[in-house]
Amino acid sequence: MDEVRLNARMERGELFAERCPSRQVLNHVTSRWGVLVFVALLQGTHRFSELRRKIGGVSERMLAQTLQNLEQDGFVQRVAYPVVPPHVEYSLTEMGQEVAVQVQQLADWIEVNYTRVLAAAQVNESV
Amino acid sequence: MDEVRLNARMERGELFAERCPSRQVLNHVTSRWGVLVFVALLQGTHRFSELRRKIGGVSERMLAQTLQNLEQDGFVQRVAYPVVPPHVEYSLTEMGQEVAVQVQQLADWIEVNYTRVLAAAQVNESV
DNA sequence: ATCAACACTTACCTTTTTGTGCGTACTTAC
DNA sequence: GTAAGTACGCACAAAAAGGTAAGTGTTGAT
Repeated sequence: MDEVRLNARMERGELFAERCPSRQVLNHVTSRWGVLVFVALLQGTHRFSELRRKIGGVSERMLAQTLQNLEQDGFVQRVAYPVVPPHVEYSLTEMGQEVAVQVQQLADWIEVNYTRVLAAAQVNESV
Repeated sequence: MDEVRLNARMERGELFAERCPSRQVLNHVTSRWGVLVFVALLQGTHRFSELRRKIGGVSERMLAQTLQNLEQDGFVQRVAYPVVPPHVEYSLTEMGQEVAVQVQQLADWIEVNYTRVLAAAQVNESV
């Protein structure tokens, strides 16, 4: 009994496969605000409003949603102190840090090299 | 005169800033299909329809659009042979490979660890 | 007494993204 | 002769993402 169990051992995802659940994870991580949340939290614990101020252009609604997704996936830990006014702290879990390191490296490359990209885009303008 | 000029030398982007153009680059790279195109092309040159078959679930329209974005940004090189039926080859530029390496590492982490994420998500189900 | 701050949530609306289906121009295979 | 493959572009429609504004409940500051 129970055919679908215990076989999670060495299974590697296949992002090219349409139905592979790893796609969902990728989408959450590389979502518009997800990337920036990872980079921000890699620098340490933040409160909600700190994140909101740090990440330019994010709305409360989107930040809340993004954080909930990442919490669900086990990348972000949320700690709420029952005080008034509310005080909530967000930080990366162990797993979150592992991903964040990868995300950070991508972000780094872009921050350092984006002028090269802009230059290329300008050349290709006519295209 | 000319305060905004010639200072593109050592300028690093700031992804947290709403108006920084690096945001656009990030969005193209981390777009839904962009990530998968990078990973696919890192394995070598592909024709359009090869990419389409490889990347499960992508429509012709979206693949074309994604490739155009990445070509514009100078990440992808497009070579069309004037034969009939059409024959077009896509590959990564030098710059494209640099990014692709970063993207690949993120994709790798996800493929290897996505079951951990799924497990965490299941635990948080009640949340 | 009024207001801002906190961490959200909800409803409503706009924008963006994505999919679907059709057309193209020619060739090869059936 | 009919269909499929090639690499798209275009028009239309649906779906998803995102933004805006308002409300919550309490407290400390003005």
